[in-house]
Amino acid sequence: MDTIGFEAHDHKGCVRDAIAAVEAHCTRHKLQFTPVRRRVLEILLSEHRAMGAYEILDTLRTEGLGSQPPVAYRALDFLVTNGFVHKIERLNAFIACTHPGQDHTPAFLICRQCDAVAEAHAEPSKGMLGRAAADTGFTIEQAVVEAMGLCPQCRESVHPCA
Amino acid sequence: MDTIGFEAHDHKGCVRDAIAAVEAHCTRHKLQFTPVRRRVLEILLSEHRAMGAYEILDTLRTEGLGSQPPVAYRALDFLVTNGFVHKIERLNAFIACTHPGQDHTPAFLICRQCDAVAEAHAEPSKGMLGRAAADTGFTIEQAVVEAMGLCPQCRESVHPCA
DNA sequence: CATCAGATGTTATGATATCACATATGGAGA
DNA sequence: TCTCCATATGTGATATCATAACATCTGATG
Repeated sequence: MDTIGFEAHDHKGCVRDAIAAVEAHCTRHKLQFTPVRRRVLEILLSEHRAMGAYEILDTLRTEGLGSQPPVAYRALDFLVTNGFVHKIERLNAFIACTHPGQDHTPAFLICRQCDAVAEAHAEPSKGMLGRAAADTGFTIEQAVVEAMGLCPQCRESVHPCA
Repeated sequence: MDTIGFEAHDHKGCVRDAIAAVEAHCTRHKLQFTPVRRRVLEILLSEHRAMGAYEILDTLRTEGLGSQPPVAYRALDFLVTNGFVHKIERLNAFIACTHPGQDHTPAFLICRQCDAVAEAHAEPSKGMLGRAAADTGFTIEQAVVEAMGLCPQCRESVHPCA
């Protein structure tokens, strides 16, 4: 299954593996996985949640890795462009990809209560959206799919009657 | 068909009809369709494109209907909440709904070249997203579906070789 | 070792959105 | 009618998100 965001898991391992995967991908594609870029990805992987650019920047600042917004935004731009991090448009925030390197169209399940975000897999070219695009001659290059709602935990706490 | 955004149409008529539909809906549901709210909707309907809040505010300002951001944002909030206007997260912009009053989950086709936006219809509960949500126990309340790409016209102009 | 592309540092500013509080308006009930 | 209250609006200030512009550095390449 793709959706892993609402379950416990081996966190240290997932951070380590993701960094290794990105490192390998960068080497293979001659991309510069610089200290700032690596650190931003590490922060997002460790926190395992959607974070704003300025929140990330705060951490960088305490570590002497850059203190001005462009530093964070440039690193994020690199990571997003290469598919290692996704932007959650709805939250103006960023989250580490759960399977970096693989070509995919992410979809997100966002809890409005606790802000937890789970990454799932969308296939926008199939389904109604793809059909509508085909009908009108629109060429889809990229898609944002974000569902808002309640995660299992918060759903419980909202219904204490059970 | 739902997707009408890339084709010519009777524009005056569509503005008039939409306003009438919203007016009726507000009367039926005891909602206040005030001058500012009406004017913001008219602007969006007339322009028939995604507009930023401050761009709308500029127009209001010249008409003496309010000059501070909260005026525009409050009207937009009302219109979005009641489904008369949709927010395009990807553009931080707003667009009038093409079939107001009806309960629906909109999806958008956004041209990256000319910024034209077409509204289509999504059914997020079906398909992979709905399945992923069901699998994890996530309850979808609302969804953002936005496809970026090239509209038919811009696709032509990018490929002049044909 | 000259050059150049790409990355980073830094100042300033632009763009989007909300808070907080004052004021107005219109309907329900005393 | 008058009071109360919910809802809407006016306004100044500020929070939050993002980029422009330009200087500097560093490492690869010819």
